[in-house]
Amino acid sequence: MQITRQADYAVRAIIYLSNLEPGTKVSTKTISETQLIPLSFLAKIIAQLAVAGLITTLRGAKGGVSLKKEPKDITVLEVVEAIDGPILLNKCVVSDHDCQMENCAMRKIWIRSQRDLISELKKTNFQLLADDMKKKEVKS
Amino acid sequence: MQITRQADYAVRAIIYLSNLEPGTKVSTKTISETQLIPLSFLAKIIAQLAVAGLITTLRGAKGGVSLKKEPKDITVLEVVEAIDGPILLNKCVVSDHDCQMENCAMRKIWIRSQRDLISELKKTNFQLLADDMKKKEVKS
DNA sequence: TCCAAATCGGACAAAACTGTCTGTTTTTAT
DNA sequence: ATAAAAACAGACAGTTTTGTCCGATTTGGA
Repeated sequence: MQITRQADYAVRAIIYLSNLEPGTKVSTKTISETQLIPLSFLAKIIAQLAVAGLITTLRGAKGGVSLKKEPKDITVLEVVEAIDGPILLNKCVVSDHDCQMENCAMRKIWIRSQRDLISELKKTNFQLLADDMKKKEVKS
Repeated sequence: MQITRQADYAVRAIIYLSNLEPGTKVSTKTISETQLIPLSFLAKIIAQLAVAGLITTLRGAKGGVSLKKEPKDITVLEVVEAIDGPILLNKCVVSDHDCQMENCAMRKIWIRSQRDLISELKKTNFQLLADDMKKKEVKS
């Protein structure tokens, strides 16, 4: 019952990029060092995020990664699902999964909880997160 | 991001017991056959539920398992946590875990979502589930 | 041209999850 | 007493997750 480590790393990487000036390009190494994420592991996650179309990568010296969309147009749900696949609290929630238990009351609970969780992650975009973090900096 | 298979099996086993006459004793084999759960795997789960104090087991012929508490006094949260340990959406939510990211806005989202999920599972007891399933039976 | 900085790509390994298998002990019924 | 039914206990194995490691490829700059 936990987001995978990969998804957590992915979210943190996108948060880092969202806090930079729009369009800024940084190396995976920089992200890995500032966010304390294993470099080799992060490299694979970055590759997946690129395939998902959330970031752009550039090879070679002076290469690096940058956001492909504006922070306000990227939701946490997108990032998590790009890495982990669809969020599923339980196997039986999958629509085409024929639950063996006839008329199981628990399935409704899983569905409701999952819907609420997904809704929360969907309405959280990275502009909101960045703004929240800036606000706090001013405070302190 | 999924309840473990073990926790799902545990919940289904308790649901099965909750739908029987109070105090009824059944064999693990019966549960495994009716709920389509691998017997050897279920046996281990049953042992854990017994250690957690949710069920009582009796060895030997005519032995089996029965609920130790009334269905209304067992919550889904209890059963899930007895098997999986505390529900955690992300590592960083653990109170004593020092999140490396200063002032991370995402942590609040995880905490809120986790609180909502736990709340939902805590307010769902097995009497509620059993009642719901009986209601539907009458309908059909 | 050649080096260094990057992203790619795949092989490898430890740990957790999901089971399977085999036997041991306990208890009841014949 | 013996057999059958059941919980108990532990070793084993396949898969996924979480990384590590190493090399190949691309690109810019001296």
